Amino acid sequence: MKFTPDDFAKELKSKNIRLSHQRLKVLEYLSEHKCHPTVDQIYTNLLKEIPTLSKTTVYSTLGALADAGMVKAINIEDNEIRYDITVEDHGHFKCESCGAIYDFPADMAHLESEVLSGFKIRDKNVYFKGTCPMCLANKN
Amino acid sequence: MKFTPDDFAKELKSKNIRLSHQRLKVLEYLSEHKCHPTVDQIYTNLLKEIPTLSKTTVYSTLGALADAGMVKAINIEDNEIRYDITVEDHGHFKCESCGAIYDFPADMAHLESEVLSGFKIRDKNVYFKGTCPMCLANKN
DNA sequence: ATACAAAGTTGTAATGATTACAATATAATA
DNA sequence: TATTATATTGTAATCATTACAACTTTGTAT
Repeated sequence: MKFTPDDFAKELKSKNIRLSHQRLKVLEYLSEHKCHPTVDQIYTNLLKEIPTLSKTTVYSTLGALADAGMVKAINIEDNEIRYDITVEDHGHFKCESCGAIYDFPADMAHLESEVLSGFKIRDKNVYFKGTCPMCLANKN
Repeated sequence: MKFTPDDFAKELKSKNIRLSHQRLKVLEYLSEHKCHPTVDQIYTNLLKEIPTLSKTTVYSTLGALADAGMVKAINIEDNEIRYDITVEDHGHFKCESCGAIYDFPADMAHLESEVLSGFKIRDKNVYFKGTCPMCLANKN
């Protein structure tokens, strides 16, 4: 709940992205659902508010927002893209039992090896997988 | 060329994975091509040696080898799985210009946050994207 | 306010990687 | 060598994502 629609509108304008109802709603959804939703989850939920919404729009909107650096695509699974409105560097942990994705602080700067000197780094991702404490407890 | 077919055979046996010509060839291919090939690349190239090879076999073989920890799946792109025979922790950098994937040392232990205490971590991935030195040079 | 051009949205159809499945073949074991 | 479990194969299905053309909306200048 950090942002109001007005904040989003200003940020879109500052990045030269046109304002549209759909884009605002996608941003609003992501800011209210920081559980790293899939494209389909975003689409299905917004459909209740925007009955004419097309999934193509959701894809293109998320692509445009990601290009502008306003959201971040998460490819922790190979069969679906998820999106995160938190663009500051952090790691993602996916519980293979319940499917939940957890954020954790990750010192990305520390990862930069001298092997990458001369490389232009545009995007950094840290993905861990395993079992979360809740699922570990349920097994016993 | 670190491994001979015999080495692979022993490792498969020790992990209770049945020996097959296809599995040995997939392992051999990965050990000779450390460029992180896609499933399709592995399939297409092995087809020359094994004309009856099925892509389903390549998928199931890679899945079994990955489950056994003998190879590692790389999901740096959302539209294709790549495989790496180097299973020791390291980071991957994908050049968005030429598509090449580079390895780099990554201190994964340093990434473990206290936020993840109580989590069972089974798999760690570090994916960077950007432009490699060669492509940066070619732009000028 | 109105009109225009550029860009966004929509719906449908195509793409392409991955998986499901049933028949056949092979590997491990007795 | 026979038996049984498992692997391989080929085809068809699945499903996320993209391509595309028609229509709508936005931003801007008149």
